Amino acid sequence: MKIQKLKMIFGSPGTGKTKKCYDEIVREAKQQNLQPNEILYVSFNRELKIKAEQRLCGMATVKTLHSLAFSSLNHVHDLPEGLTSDPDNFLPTTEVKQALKSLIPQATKMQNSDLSSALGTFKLIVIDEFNDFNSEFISFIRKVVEACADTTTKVIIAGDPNQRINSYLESKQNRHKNYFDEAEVMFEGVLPIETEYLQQNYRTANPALIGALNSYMNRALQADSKLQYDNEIRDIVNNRKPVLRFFTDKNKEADYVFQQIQRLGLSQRVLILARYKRDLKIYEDRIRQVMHGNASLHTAHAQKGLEADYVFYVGFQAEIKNDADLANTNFVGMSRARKKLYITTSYPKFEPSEFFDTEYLNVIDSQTVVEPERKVPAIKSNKILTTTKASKSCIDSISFTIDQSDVPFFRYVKQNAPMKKRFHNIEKLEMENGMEYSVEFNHKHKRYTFNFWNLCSMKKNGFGDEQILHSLRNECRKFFDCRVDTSKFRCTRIDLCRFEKFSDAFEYNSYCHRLKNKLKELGEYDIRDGRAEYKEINYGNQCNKVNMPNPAETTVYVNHHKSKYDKITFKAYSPKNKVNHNRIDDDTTVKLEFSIVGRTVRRYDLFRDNTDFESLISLIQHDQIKKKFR
DNA sequence: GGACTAAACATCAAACGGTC
DNA sequence: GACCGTTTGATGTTTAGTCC
Repeated sequence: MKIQKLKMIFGSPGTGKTKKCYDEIVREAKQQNLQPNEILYVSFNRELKIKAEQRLCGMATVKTLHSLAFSSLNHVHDLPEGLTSDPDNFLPTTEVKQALKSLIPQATKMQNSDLSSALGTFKLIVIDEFNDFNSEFISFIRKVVEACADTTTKVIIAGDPNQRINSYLESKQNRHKNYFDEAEVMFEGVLPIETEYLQQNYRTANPALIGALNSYMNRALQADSKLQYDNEIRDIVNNRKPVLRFFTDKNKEADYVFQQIQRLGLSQRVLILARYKRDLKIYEDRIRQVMHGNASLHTAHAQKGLEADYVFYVGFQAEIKNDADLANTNFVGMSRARKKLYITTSYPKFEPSEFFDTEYLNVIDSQTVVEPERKVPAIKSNKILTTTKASKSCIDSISFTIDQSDVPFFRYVKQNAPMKKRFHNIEKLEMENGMEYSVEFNHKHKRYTFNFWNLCSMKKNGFGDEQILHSLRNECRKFFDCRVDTSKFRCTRIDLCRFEKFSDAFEYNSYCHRLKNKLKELGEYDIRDGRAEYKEINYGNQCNKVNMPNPAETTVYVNHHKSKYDKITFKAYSPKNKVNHNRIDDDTTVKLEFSIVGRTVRRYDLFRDNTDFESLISLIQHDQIKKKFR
């Protein structure tokens, strides 16, 4: 009678999956008197292969899956072009890497009988870290299991579905697949399956830590109860509870981590882990100076099986909904601790109880609000002024900018596909009153810009200019969880507007001429582009030629002598539904726009009545618009 | 696979200089 | 003054490579 079966070993971090694999090898070797060439241990990569070889002391043949595919294809003389030796034994060049890509798919296509004969001598095949293999590799593993169906070979597969952090290597449709949940279906009918769950955590004896990890598995990962640790959770000591601490910025977070490390004593073995390399940069130089090699930095992906007495998992992120790997990556990072775990973050705050049972956790919130939010009255409606004449000049649109160095964390700004701007990723957001505004991140200059428009409606609702500025700054602040001082948002552009009624084109033209002459009189400015004048007089000229949406548009560019980019722009245009290609109709309301970009300005008597103009100018001066706009 | 970056490449319109 | 072609600097798009 043939003894053949597939054994699946499931277990969370620290439950000894790999040790169990080694034990099985020792047991089977003794029982069946197996030789090293009859036992195959498949590791995920070369690094783990070396570790396994050291641990197994020559008891088994150790290979990566690529190496196994190579030897199988070599057995039937069907190797991919350009590949002549075992990929475990050399560092591949670019050409060989290309050949390696086709290695696994080609091996998957092998005839069962060929693969069976290639695997011929093996009586026991152990595949560890099953969670790290993607669907392409798993197809090959299935093929290997099938090839063993008619032999006496026993197959052992070990892994943990919650440690699957490489799903970005998968195609989109497979990204959310959990191969462990499907494992029994996948191998059904191929071999009889025996499943074993390992639930005792041998890595840590800290009950609070086990409790915290169990609650994370339960709440964030919705893991099978059979994967949770069954260690007895009692006698919880308060100062051994994992610490979850929120910070306003990365520097403060790093300060805290080093302070704790020094408190623990420099002889302790410490790991600092994060999801991204960018979150570890801040630690790189300091760790060399302080720790003399007793602490190391790794990303959760790169740590592979590491553990330490004290683990600092920094840059914890909570937005797991649209990120298949994030929740698992957090778990892998947090489960490396033997004695105590510190979780820190300066990313957006989250509700701890969504992830942990707070009974097992010490939560400290250092994300104090920098400045209390100023109360501004709610905006009642969002009616946009069109034909109604505003009584005063008012702010129409505003831009605020803030440097990345002035914000506590990098908040990703989504790319807006229709706008097709790669360097200026723009995200459209909505205020509580339904008014839209946009946020863009300029990668070149590393700064965020907030743009608000159609603000005439706020004026109509009785808002003063100062109120408008404050409420918009508060809106910007909300984008960073209210952790930025409002004064850090520099106002870089203000468009003022007012609505004027002109009875005919003559009056309109004459107004534009007066505007132009006034600017000439001032002398401080220089109208460099003479043709701009033609635009306003001769609608049919360049305006049509360059396909301007509205031929009635008048633009006068005025450049300051000293700096090219300190410019004042005047625009006058009629509302879209009133466009006439040759002249302005009687009773057309024209919107006048006055932009001030990057500088403080003097008051000029440019509008017919300027009742509110002075206060606006003083406001702008108050904002101290910086000259450096580029 | 997708987020991210830098560099190459493409496009736009102001500025300029010339002609009629 | 009106017009028009070329130059030029700024800005937008594509692409290839890195990283997890």
